[in-house]
Amino acid sequence: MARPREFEEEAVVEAALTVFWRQGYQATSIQDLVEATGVNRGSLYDTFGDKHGLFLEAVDHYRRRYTARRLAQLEAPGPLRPKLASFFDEVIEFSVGEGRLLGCLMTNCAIELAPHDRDTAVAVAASMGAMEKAFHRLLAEAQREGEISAEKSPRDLARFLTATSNGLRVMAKVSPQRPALKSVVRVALQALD
Amino acid sequence: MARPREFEEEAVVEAALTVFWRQGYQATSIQDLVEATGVNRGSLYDTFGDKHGLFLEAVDHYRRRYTARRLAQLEAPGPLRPKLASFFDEVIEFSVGEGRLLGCLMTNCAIELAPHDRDTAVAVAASMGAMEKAFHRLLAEAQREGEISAEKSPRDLARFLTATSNGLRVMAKVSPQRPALKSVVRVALQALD
DNA sequence: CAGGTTATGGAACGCTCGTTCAGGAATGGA
DNA sequence: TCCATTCCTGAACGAGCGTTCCATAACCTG
Repeated sequence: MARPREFEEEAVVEAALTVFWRQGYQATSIQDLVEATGVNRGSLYDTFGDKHGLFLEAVDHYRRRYTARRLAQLEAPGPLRPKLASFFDEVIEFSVGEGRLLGCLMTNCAIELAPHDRDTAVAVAASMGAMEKAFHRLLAEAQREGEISAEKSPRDLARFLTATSNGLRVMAKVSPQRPALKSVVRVALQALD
Repeated sequence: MARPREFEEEAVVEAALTVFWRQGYQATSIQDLVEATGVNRGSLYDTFGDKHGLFLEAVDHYRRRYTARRLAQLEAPGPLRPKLASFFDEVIEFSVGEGRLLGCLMTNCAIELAPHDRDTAVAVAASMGAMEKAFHRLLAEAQREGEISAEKSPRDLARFLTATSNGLRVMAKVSPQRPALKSVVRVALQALD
């Protein structure tokens, strides 16, 4: 039919994601995106509509690429506590590792954009809902197996763990020290007992 | 000597604070600040240097006006658990009340600015450090009084409560529902037992 | 190979940004 | 009253923003 694309849409979204992730939405200019993706302004606009559209694509990409993968680990079979421990270990490693200090894109969005952008708010709420749901399934199952007391509320615990995850992300941005973050997890997991 | 100011610096900082608080740093323009404060651009620059300077003043104002006051309540005499409960109740009320959805300026800054602005990072770290310190004092005292087990680490608990506070703030931005937030606090406070 | 179609590249748009500056207005001290 | 000083006002700056547009290049189909 005609001239084909010289770039893969997925790869461009990935590149844009890293920029948004590092800098936030407002602080990222189209020029930044052009340079990071290697794709011309015009092509970006043809493909994604505008900056906001590209951002939403990046958010969705993040969900598929990072959030979903991590939640899938929770769904794997195995005892509750080790699974939660390694989940939070990864959150910590992800927050302080590689000198990136990026935090979680969803947490970042929740603060910067969600209050003023409905699309983002929906995406963030969905993401956090998914995390809470994954925790809930895990906890309910563990409760059936007798791993946690029958008096506990899986719902409340799931919400608590979700909040803890976000709290870790914020704390990691300010003082990214593994021992301190790990101690937070240690205390938090005592809530299961 | 000469013509006196027509505005109170404190009141201007307060007005600027509410704008930064609601919109974030990047999304706030000088024009927004001019309109919110009622002070001319030139006067703002004469008084505060630049946007960043005014922002730092606002952050400091926030610390004196909000953070310090709340932490002072923690320092008041009385049993541990009720004091923590009412502290977190206030955090929740402050997060969801008045339809504001502002969250905590420090939490917001930690996400949006601290990673890229050293001045802000220092201010935020100090603020969170102060909160952790207040918790720590409270917990150590309570431990001496036998209100919590001698096996607990006041340091770890203090960090945990600080993280919980931040987690609440993030969660409140996405799903500002009192019952859910209160359940998080309920679970979190079980970590003291 | 020619024709139709689509992507590319880069200039340019209007706008708003943070910031500056000159000149008039208002004040307190002499 | 007059001067020195400070503040206020509003226009203007260059830079960068997100976005648009069009000529050109590249490709597939027939």
